[in-house]
This record gives sequence, C-alpha cells and structure tokens, in this order.
Amino acid sequence: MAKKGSESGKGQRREQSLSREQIIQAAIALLDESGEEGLTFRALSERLATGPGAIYWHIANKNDLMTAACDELIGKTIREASLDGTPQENIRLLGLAMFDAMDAHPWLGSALMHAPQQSPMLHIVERVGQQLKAMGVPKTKHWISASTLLNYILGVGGRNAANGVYARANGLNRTTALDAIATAWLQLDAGEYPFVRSLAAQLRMHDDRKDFAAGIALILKGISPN
Amino acid sequence: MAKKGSESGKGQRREQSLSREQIIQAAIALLDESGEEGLTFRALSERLATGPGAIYWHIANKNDLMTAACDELIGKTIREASLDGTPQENIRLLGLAMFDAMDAHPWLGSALMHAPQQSPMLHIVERVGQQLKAMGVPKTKHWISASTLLNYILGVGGRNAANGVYARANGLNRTTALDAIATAWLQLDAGEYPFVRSLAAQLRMHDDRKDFAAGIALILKGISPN
DNA sequence: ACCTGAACACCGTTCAAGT
DNA sequence: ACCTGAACACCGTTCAAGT
Repeated sequence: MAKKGSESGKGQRREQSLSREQIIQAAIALLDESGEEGLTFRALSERLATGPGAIYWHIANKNDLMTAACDELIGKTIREASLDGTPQENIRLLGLAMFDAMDAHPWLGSALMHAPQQSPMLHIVERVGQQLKAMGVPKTKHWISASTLLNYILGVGGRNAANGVYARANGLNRTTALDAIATAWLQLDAGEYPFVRSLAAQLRMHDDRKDFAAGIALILKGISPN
Repeated sequence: MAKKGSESGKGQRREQSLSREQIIQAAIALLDESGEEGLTFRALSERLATGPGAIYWHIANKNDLMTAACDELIGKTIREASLDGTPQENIRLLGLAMFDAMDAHPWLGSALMHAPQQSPMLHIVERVGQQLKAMGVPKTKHWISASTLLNYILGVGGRNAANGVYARANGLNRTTALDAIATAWLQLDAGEYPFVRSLAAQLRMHDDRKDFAAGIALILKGISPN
C-alpha cells in the first residue's frame, strides 16, 4: 500500500536503475502472495517504486513476464534435480521436483499450461527425454513417451493450480475445501454417480504428492517394453 | 457489428424473452468463432440484441457461463460415447470423444482445466471409473487410475488449447506453426538439447489424435495388473 | 538511456430506472 | 419479472514529456 514515497514493501534497493531480473523476482513474489490475478503492472510497479510504463522498458508484455518467471523457476528446478539414480528414479525425482515447484508456486502449473512451446517446457522435455533414452526406450517411442509424461505432469500442475485458486477465492484451507467437495460428492444421485461417490472417502485422505508419483510410476510401467 | 437495431448476426429469435439456454448457445458460438478472449459480456449481449446487464438476470457471472458452456458440450460428448466394446475400448473411445470435442472447441480444454471440481469433470470421472471397475481394476487402485487418466486427458486438452491460441494470435495454420517450432528446435544448441532436436522431424509429422490415443493405451497398459 | 504518469481502449459487474 | 444502459472500478499498453 506504499504510495510512491522513499520506501516500499520489499527490497527498497533502487540505488540502481531497474533491471529485468529485479522485475522478474518481484513478479514471482507478487504471484506467490496473491496468485495470478494479483500480478498487475500497477501493483508490480508500486512494489518497485516506479510507474507502470517503466516496466515496459525491460519487459515486452505480460506474457513475456510470465514466461520469464516460469523460466526462472523451472530452470532452477531442473538444475537442482538429481541424476544419480536409475533413469526411472531420475524421471520420478524430476517429476517430484516439478510437483514441488508447482506446489510452492501455485500459479506455475497454470502458467506453463498457457505457454506451450516456450523455453521452460523445452528444458523439461530434454531432461525427461535423456532419461527415456537411458531407459532403453526405442527411438520410435521417444515422442509418445515424452509427450505422455509431459501432458500428465502439466495436467496435474494445472489442476492443482485451479484447486488452489478455488480454495483461495473461497477462503478455504485444504482440509475444509476437500471436506466440502467430499460432502458434495456424497450428495450426488446414487444411481447415476456410484463411482464418484465411492471415491469420496479417498478424496478426504489422499496425498497429492504421493498420487502424482504413483501416476508417474504407472506411466513408466506402460512405457517400459516388458 | 450490429448496433442494436431490429436484427443481429445469428438467431434473430427474440420474440420470447432471453433464456439461459439461449445465452449458453450464443456463448459457445462466440467462443468457437473468436476464442476465450472473444467471449465478452458486451459482444455476447450485442449478439443477443440486448444490454450486458440483461445476461446477469439469467447467469451468475462469467465463471458460471463458462461452466455451463462446458457442461453442455461434455454432457453431449459423454451421452453419445459408445459403450459397446471392452472396457479398454470404451475408455479409449471416450477419451477420443473428449479429444474431438476439445479439438472442435479449442477453448474447452483450457476451460475444463480452470473449473476443477465442477459437474463437467464429474461426468467424465464417473464414466471412466465405471469402465475401470469393469476392467477388474482393484478397488485400491480406482483413485490413482482414474486421476491419472483424467490428468492426462486434461493435460492434452489444455496444451492443445494453448497451441490453438498461439497459432490464432500469430495468424498461423497448423502446418506453418509446426514448421516454425521445428525450425526453432533445430536451431537449439546441439550439446544442450540433443533429445529435443532429435524430435523435430517427428514434430512435423505427428498426428495429435493418434498420439492422444497412444498415450491412453500406454496408461491403460500401466493400469492393468499383468 | 531510462523513467513518469496521464490517457486510451478495453474489461466484468452493478444498479437505478424503466416496461 | 425482466430488460436497459450508464456508471464503477478495474485492466494491459502506449506515448509524449521529462531527466
């Protein structure tokens, strides 16, 4: 809520001129605090103690800003992911690292979904692909194996992001949100929705991270030739 | 571009008062023609020869409108999907029906992604789940099997939607868009991106629909116990 | 070279006023 | 009961003008 005085919320280091990196970091912080809708050129420029127009000197547009923010986080995630295990383990760990990043930054899954063929995705494909090769997946199956894994990872990320937005908008924490959904499921017509109703108990107890890992394992099992 | 005269673009049947169903159909038509960004309360009300406020008498807000539009299409897709084959075939056909719906309405994948726990999704889960049961998947694996399939389907839909938005925004058709991406991939550093580069040729030739079906098959293989 | 901030062309949504 | 359309509180982006 700082106006434009001599100090504002965060870094307060404007002894130098604005930099692209500085803007990206502020954008990530803002996204983490207030979600996708919270990132505004006005809010961002206020935090940087400048005007909205200034940002456009360093960043082409909002899309560019989102891609840069994704790139920053995905790059870090991939760089830090371990490569010490078997290819299967490495893929599992890379997936979990992606999951953790999307969990810590709930806007990330949705943003990756909307920035299809851009550099963040290429990093992930490359990493996954090299492990598939090491697994001995034949060349003819590289494409389908990589894209199935990718689409699954992005699907989970996107859905987690949507759930997060929903919970935030309704001021719910995870437990109360899941309770509300489970209750709604149990009120469905028993003849029409037997399967969904039978899942309500699991919904309450499930662990997103474990389920994600189990899904990856299941796909890897489908990929391996035996 | 009709102003507010005695006729406008489409239906021209306003002998009766506005109905919720009418609004939803107009919204779907508008979304099909001009994408997510094309659906505006102003554009929609113009097409319905009324004012933006009128829509709010029948629809709670834009989110409600999007969910209703999804519900309409998903309901139809599921109702029409065949159930004559083996469970595996039925899941494959349901998946393909979903793919075709998301392909014909490129905004659908993205909208489903953003409306997580709402009725359109429940329809899909229920249908998939009943087939999993029929496949003999043990109860303990219902949750993970259903959610893996769901996340994959949504992931593909969301990514196709994003690709469509990208192509539309740049005025590209599918072939030229793929060519541009393949060219970009081939210009990547050979040491850093060997896998992505090796995929460039496949990118040009690939068939989204076949790949989708192959991904479903791969996951089903991972699900089945043997 | 870089920043300022008013201005433009939009949004979704509300609400008094009409019929 | 249902519609009208101006008004409100926002957006992303541009651009003359400043330093």
